[in-house]
Amino acid sequence: MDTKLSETKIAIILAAGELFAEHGLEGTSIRPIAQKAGVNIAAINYHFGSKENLYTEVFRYVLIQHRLDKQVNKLVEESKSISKPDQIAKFLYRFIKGRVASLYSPDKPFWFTRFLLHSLSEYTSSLKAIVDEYFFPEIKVLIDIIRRSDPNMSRQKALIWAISVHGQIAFYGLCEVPILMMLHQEKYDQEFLDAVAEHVACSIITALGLPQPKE
Amino acid sequence: MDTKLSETKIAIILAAGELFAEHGLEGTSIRPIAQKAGVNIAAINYHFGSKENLYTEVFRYVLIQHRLDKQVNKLVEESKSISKPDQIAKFLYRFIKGRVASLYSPDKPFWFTRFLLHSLSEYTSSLKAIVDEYFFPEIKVLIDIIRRSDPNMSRQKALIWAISVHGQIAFYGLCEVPILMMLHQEKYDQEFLDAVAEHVACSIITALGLPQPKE
DNA sequence: GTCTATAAACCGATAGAC
DNA sequence: GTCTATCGGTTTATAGAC
Repeated sequence: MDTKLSETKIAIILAAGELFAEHGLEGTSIRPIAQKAGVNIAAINYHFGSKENLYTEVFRYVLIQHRLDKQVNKLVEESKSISKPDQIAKFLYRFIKGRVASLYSPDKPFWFTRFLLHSLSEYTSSLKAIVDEYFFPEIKVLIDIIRRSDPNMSRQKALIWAISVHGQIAFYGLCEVPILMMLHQEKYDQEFLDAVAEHVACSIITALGLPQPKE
Repeated sequence: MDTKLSETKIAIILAAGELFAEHGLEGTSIRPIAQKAGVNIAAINYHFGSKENLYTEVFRYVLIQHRLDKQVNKLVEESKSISKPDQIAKFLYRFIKGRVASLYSPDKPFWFTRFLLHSLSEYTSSLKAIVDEYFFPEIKVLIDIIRRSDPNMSRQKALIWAISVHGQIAFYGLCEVPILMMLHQEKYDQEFLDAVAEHVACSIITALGLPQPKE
């Protein structure tokens, strides 16, 4: 992706992202994208070459926007120097709180999370890049910190722990409509999201046999 | 759905299910369905009226096939008479083991689970029926049993527990490809699935403060 | 860089023969 | 109940004017 995007490209990416998030790659036509972005369909093929390329560019855009307001690298850096159980527990607590806040915070385009999560479950030519650039690093951080709580734990066991954490969090995005139907709500409110993050963090810390952080 | 399906209808449902599971409702055309089923596209509209109707019929077919080899109602019946912590723990253990086995057992069409899980995350006219007939009952069993472990627990808190269990299990279907890429495997083997079920069951039992079942 | 016009293929659905 | 043929509309992509 270009380091600097033109206004037209951004308009197309924003329009496409919203529609891809709702209908997937195969379910979205470039005609509605062009209309939403206020450009001609020829402009999309001029700027991106094909629908699949546009999909990949939307992914990279979302990833960059996500990374900016988060502190993944900071957390990874932090995690290198910790080893004591209470430090690990505190790290996990903050990591999970941050993940939920980042994915479900209302102050970013509502389609970001849906696009990101669904890009992991749709067969596209971008899937390998999406796994390498998003899923894998996301899981890796957790595997590393969890294995530090028990150095004898196998890699596969730690992977299952990590998937459990991400699975719980991602499920609220992947099955948002059914869950909201059960909650009788229009959207997740902050109180609910806090309860979810607290639950996921505390239950894994307990299950790992770590001490609950005081905060 | 008719109580008795003709051979042609079943052939169409099986072909459609496989393609819907992979490409979703919007991403699947009726032409490949007809080809795979060995019938003409006119036959699909004759038997099902429309693509959306066919999608709903596929859902009901999968649900019935799933229900036959499971014992959900039996488990619900059982759960009514239990209240002691060790009984609840044992019930949860068996429920989760059964859920993982049912969703990921290799002796049923491989697309069943993918179809079922993705039908929960795609916006279709069948979504309300899918939530009512599949998602809601599935969650309800867990809410009831979990609240029995702590009668003071709020409904919302119990819902979060239930979603965590289903989220962990469903994630292996929803993000099957990325997870298999991390495992460097072609498909989940039985040993891995056993480890997953054991993990989900034991970690929730621990987190709920229940005694681990002996078996 | 953006447009109009259009190519070439595909879509869901149906009419009508058998 | 299954077929062929086809309707009317849509799809992605491109050629060429400006």
